[in-house]
Amino acid sequence: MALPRAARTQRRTRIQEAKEEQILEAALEVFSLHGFRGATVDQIAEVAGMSKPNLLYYFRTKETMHRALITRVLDTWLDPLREFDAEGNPVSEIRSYIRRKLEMARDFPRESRLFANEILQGAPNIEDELKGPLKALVDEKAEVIRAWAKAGKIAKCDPYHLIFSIWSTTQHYADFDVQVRAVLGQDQAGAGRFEDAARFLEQLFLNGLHISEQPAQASS
Amino acid sequence: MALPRAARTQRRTRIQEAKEEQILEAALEVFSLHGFRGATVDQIAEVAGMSKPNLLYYFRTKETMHRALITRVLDTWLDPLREFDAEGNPVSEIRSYIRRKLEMARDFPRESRLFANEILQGAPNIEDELKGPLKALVDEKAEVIRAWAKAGKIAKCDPYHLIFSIWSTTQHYADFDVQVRAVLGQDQAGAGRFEDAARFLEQLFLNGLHISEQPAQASS
DNA sequence: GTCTATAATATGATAGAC
DNA sequence: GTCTATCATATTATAGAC
Repeated sequence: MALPRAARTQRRTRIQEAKEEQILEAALEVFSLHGFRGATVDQIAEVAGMSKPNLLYYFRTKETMHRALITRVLDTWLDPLREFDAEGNPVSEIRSYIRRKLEMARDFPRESRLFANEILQGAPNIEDELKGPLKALVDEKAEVIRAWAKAGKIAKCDPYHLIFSIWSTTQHYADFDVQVRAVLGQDQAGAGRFEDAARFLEQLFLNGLHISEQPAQASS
Repeated sequence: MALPRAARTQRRTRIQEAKEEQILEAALEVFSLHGFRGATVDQIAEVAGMSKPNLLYYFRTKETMHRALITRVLDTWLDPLREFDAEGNPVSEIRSYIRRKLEMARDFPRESRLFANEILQGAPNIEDELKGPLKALVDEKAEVIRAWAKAGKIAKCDPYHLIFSIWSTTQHYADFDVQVRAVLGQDQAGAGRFEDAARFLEQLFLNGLHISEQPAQASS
């Protein structure tokens, strides 16, 4: 009943897809915590609840698994930026971008850490994707921000560094979660920290860009 | 001529210290790029320019090396925050804190990545230090910020999240350097990117906290 | 498709000569 | 102190039975 491997890439049964999902779920858990080299197939198999040879039947190598995960995560990871709308209102666009990124950090911390591990270790597997699709998307959105600034809708600022700062501040709550919890202590480290972070970041970025929901006082 | 190991921790010759430095320098290079589990003693020995047994004569285990590095880095890593002065002017204190952190990201990216790797992978070796000395220092400085806000010198904001956002935005340029370079492209990714980042972050934080060097217009 | 067994290699650490 | 040789184990991956 085994399909030849070539065919499996074309059409897979539901069971096969479910197994592959199960494996990738486990792989995400392990890779996100230990990085590529630190993760072992043994661990992944154990988390996935199957034997190592069985796992390797679905993904021939550790690298195949990692590549599949990285590709998928990189794609969905950029969705919030794709939604960034040139026609929208700068205040609500920037605010909801921050909110979506923070929600992803809260709801998908493993994906964030997988990505962070990869970048941190020199991005050996995704350099092309960073320089290609990622750069293209950021270039496009940077142009939107620049146009807003030119039209006086937000303060003049470097749009690339604005995007970097939104990425870093929001992903911090996933990637450095252990440190955030340690510093905040048990009392403040509950789920409410995401609401606190959202409030703070909204204030920081909206004021930092001279955006105000009430029309600003004329001062010049 | 070999001193017993017990004595070496008490007093070391210059040659021994130099060797240990040489090893830690190599270890920093390798650990910062691959994390603890991903790094190999072989690699470290090669970078240090000595044989593996020779290296292991100075540091009996891989973990000893890692611990020595982490302890040292964590200590110097907090120096900029220690300099944060309650008696100083909020504008110049926050501005120079950002600048110092950004300079560290530029001049000591490996130290930043070593730390990031450790936190990202759950901080198995330094949880105590995070919950102890680090938390204590942050608590102290958060109180300073809170006092400034109470006195109306800066906008009211959550001081912990302010500190987190300064950490994350500045360290981003070390930890995610590969991504930053990929997005900026060859033209903008030169050394000048740190100046651009400094300008942007200064604007973001000083405006974001309603701090202005010129006295603000009365508007209420 | 899944298993047990195992090959092939990588890796942390040590033994013992010099 | 430094070396060569090597042990013990961990790890990726495969072979072959079922």
